[in-house]
Amino acid sequence: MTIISAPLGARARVRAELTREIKGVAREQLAESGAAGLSLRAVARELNMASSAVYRYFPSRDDLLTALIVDAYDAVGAAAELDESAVRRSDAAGRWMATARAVREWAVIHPQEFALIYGSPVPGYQAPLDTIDPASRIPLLLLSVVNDCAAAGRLHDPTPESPMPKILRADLTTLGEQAAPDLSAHQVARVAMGYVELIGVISFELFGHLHNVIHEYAAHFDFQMRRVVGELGLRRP
Amino acid sequence: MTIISAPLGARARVRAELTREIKGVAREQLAESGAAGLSLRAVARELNMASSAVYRYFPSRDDLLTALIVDAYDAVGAAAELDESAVRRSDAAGRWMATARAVREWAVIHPQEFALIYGSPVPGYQAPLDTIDPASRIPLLLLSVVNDCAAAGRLHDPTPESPMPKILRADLTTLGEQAAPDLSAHQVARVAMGYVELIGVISFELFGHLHNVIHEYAAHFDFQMRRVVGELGLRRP
DNA sequence: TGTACATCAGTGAACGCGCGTTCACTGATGTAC
DNA sequence: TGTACATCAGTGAACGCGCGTTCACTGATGTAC
Repeated sequence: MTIISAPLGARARVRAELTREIKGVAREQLAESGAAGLSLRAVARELNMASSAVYRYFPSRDDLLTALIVDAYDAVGAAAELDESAVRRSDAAGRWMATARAVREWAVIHPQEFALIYGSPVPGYQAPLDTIDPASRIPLLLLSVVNDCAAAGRLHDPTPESPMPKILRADLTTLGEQAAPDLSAHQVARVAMGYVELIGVISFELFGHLHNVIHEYAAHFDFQMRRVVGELGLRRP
Repeated sequence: MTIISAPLGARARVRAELTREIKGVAREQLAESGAAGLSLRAVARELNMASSAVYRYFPSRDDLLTALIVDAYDAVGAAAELDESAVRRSDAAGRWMATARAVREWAVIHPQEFALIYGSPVPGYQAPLDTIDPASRIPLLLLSVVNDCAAAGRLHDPTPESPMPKILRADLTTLGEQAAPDLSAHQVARVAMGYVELIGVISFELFGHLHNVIHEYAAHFDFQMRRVVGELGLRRP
């Protein structure tokens, strides 16, 4: 995210700092009232500046929102990458679990930011192309974990698969081409499902669908993710 | 939803009709601008009535929102129950698939209503108890499909399971007690995961996370759900 | 069957609020010679 | 090193808008005798 290239002048440094501060305050407001309630005026008020001054930093409310979305994707991606990198490379199951747990922990601490990126889209807001790369960090990480396992010849194929329609095979092959060249289309599909399960269980927890049903969220999450690991064939089932 | 008990007088009939109309217009607004953009004044304008008149029907904006949420849960629940009931009782896999497809089809037609119930919660809005029963229709239906299969002795246990913590077993046992007495805690957990996958895949599709990755949404959904059916043990894998 | 009264639906004005965005402006900071 | 000029950050007022909710009111519809 923060790219320090040329040594910045005093003006540029102050500008970068205030940009950060604006995003910080905006994140706090997000945590209180959600994406729809994010207001440039409220942010300006909090920073004791004229509301028009914010326009020197973000040309519109939507641009501020985009910056928050990109930051959120990058934050959860970086957190996951960090925890995953600490696990022994050959321990594929451990790497998947570390990634999954890191995502959940980040989400529990930053529920509104999680909702911003994985919840219902803000109506009328169109995500620009800048969000694609940051949004890909988690899925790419998951793919690489499973791909490493397959490349080492340690990936078990747990259950026979139902036949896959050609059109779908094409999409999944394209998806795996760069990031996971050692996986079959079926295996890529399984990773996609694992990703859906990861985000899905967290969404259910945060959005209240497990309320009064599951009481030990972390235990439930771990249990379900362990099953995903088994179904992926990352360890002998 | 619509409970016709005593024969209604003319006044009561008109009242019920206008209540329906208000909700209908509100649903249209929802489809355009999302839950956060739902406005009592805009609804009143559309119906050519004073904004204050709406208060004769819904005491506040939040109450209108609650009514929409309850209606949405009931609509998707009824659609799923209808399609599921058309499948031969002994065909557990078919019943699950019919339920899943009905939910997806409803969601594709009513994306904003889907987002209302399964997306990020409206900030500051607290769901009242009236939403619990309608929200349970889909999960109860899924449980009953798998339970029928188990009761008939046709449920396969596909893969050995990882051990389940006691606290989690307690939650899942309680969950299954009423609706699925023939299922083990592990099997209930698998149904829960299947439910998460069902809603998760639809959310990914509707919220844009599969954009430019999967092109044939229906084929992808069917493929993934067929795999869920296999993992549930509803048919020989 | 007719009348008196209570109930209810709907009106229109008002309160008090917040929002995004624009614009002409004032000063302060940087830059080129 | 000093000066003239350009760049930029920040101001404050304004535009035009929409919102939820309340309140005293007018009529019309139902109800009890």
